[in-house]
Amino acid sequence: MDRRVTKKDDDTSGKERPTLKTLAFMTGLGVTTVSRALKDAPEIGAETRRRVQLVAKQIGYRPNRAGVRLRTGKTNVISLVLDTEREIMSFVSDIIYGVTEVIADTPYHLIVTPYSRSQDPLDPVRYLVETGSADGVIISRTQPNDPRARYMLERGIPFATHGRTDMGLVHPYHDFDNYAFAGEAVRALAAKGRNRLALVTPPVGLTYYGHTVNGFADALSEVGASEVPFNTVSIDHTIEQIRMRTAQLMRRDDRPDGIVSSAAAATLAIVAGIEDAGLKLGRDVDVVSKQSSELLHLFRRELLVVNENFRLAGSELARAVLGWIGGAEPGTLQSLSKPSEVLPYRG
Amino acid sequence: MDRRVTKKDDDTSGKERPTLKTLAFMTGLGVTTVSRALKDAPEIGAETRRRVQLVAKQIGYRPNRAGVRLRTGKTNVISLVLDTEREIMSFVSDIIYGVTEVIADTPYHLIVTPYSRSQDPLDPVRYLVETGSADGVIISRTQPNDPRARYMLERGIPFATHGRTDMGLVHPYHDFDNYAFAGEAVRALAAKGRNRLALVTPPVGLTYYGHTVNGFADALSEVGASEVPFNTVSIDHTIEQIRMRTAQLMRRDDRPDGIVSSAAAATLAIVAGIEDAGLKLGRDVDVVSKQSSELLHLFRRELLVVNENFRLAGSELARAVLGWIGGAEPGTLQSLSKPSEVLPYRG
DNA sequence: CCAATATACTGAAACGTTACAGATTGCCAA
DNA sequence: TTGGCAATCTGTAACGTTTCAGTATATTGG
Repeated sequence: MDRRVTKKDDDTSGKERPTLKTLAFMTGLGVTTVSRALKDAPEIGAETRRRVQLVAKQIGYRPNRAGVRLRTGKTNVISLVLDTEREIMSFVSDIIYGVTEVIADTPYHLIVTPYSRSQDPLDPVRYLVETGSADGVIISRTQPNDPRARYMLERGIPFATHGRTDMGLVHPYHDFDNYAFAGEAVRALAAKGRNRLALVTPPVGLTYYGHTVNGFADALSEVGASEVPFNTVSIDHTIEQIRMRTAQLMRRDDRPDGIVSSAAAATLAIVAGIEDAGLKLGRDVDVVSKQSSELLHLFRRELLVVNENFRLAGSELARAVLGWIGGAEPGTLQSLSKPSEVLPYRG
Repeated sequence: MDRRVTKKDDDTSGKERPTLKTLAFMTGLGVTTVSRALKDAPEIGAETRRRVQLVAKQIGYRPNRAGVRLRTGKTNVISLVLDTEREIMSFVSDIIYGVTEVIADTPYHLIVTPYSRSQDPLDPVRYLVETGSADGVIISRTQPNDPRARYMLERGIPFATHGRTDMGLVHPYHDFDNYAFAGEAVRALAAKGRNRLALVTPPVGLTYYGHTVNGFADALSEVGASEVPFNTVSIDHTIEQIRMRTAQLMRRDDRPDGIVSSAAAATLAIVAGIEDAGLKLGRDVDVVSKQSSELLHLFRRELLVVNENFRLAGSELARAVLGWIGGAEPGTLQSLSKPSEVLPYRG
């Protein structure tokens, strides 16, 4: 299956996609000159440069990605690596849109590289690096000691992590300040007179688990409240598990009067559990929850919410990777997003 | 920036990624032979074939995508084209996972091609086709007379649509039977004694708008219920708009006693609007809603739900596109997914 | 006026792959 | 023995791009 039409050499025809050769023929120059003129090389005369660029624009020339990639190794691809089973839904959607927003006016494409619970999270990253499938990688579910980040640093491939690491290594990241979130949540609950608080944590093992737990603990002692341990669930658990265990917890004598939840879906289950136990949100217990879309207040007005913007995260991560690819210092490509205030329902 | 190391010709070295040349050197054969041996060409001796494949596996040879693409035009890419502003969140997430599930053990990569409200939806498709960026395309938000489908049919590029068209043209699709959904919803409401029903429709202009409206209308006359027109909103409207207009509707004397909603997020707003008007779900009015994740029953137990599986849609769409690429008849690559029963809350 | 040098451009080679058109060998029928 | 042919294998060219190592022409300095 050879795609060639008939032509042997120069294409004066009209239908085929224009290449450098087409441009060379049209301008009467060599392909080398055309190639350089298009990238503003200094050794090309100013007028020639303009002329070539004009013609290129007129006929809608676009460099052939395969040609560039084969010759230079540059893929013009950013890969987003996702856990297909545990990633938060709105996270996937929003982060993709955030990334595409940033790369929209660049030659970059976004490819989604999935992996599942059963695989080593390093697998997809190794694949990308070994096959040279991407110029930059974005990973999530970052761990304090993250083998993927370490691996990519060793191999020298630009990447950015959603969430920080804690390995003494410098790399671009974007993170939400979960320490601050947990602290604000605790203070908001304390302000409502709640002083026996439970925390539904992020997945154990991820960096922001630690941040959240620490923010929670520090604020507890700051406001003089006590913790009701609730370590049997995290937001990675199923709705049913969270619901059931919350109900169990709320039936105990020493039940909490305030709960902090790290994810919106978990919050739905928590509230269901609370109500299963015959208690009423806002009266017997208050709940502060992170959310990434403004839906929780439709669910129960009594909820207190803090917003996390995943689309922003996507944009920041894309900017970071592109920055690194462009030669910026990894250390300058780190950002931390502050939580909003704790918001009650308003009209 | 030339990536070459030092070598001029044969690479007996170890570090570089193996190519056909590496394999040729190791096996003592020519690159042509190696190339054909790897794709089980009949004119290669059986033993040679096995030998080459063994060595290839041992050293972890993987064809260079840029080489293949440049030579053959085959990209091994499927592109998913998404509206970055109006697509349902869980749709994006689930459909991506559904697609990646199917292409996981193929050489295909998934790229996400976004477009926004301000652009012509044809733009991204045109880009993909003109630049030959993908072997297959998946589009959503399908219209009865869809210029994108027409364009791709003309250009002969394999694609599949989420939702059907109605142009008398044959192409692969996957669709949810929204006619049946609306009908089931109406019948379920009628069974609860509701007979003044309103419909919150899909976006006007999309094919499944028509299906839904027809299913609704046909079932209405079947059960002898009447319609309360509610054409001022669709599920594309904002939460606030839907909520406000639902509240307005529910304050009228001729308010409906049953509502059918085509999307979960809209349902949250509808319920909020109902309650804004001082009415109670399950007593004054019943609501049947489609949902794609099992969350609505946590929201209000009184809701009646019908499940739509977007992950399945993603898988089916991927299978359809791959099938077409593989030479199957487009007409055989169409599937319609039946709605679940209308489900009340249970325990 | 000549040589040196800067300016503007160019052909060939290479990236890894596949298709085409041979090339080599062994075997069989005539 | 020879011609033919099947079975295997191979070199070359081409896909579109960029880089290297030039070449040709004009400009400058002495």
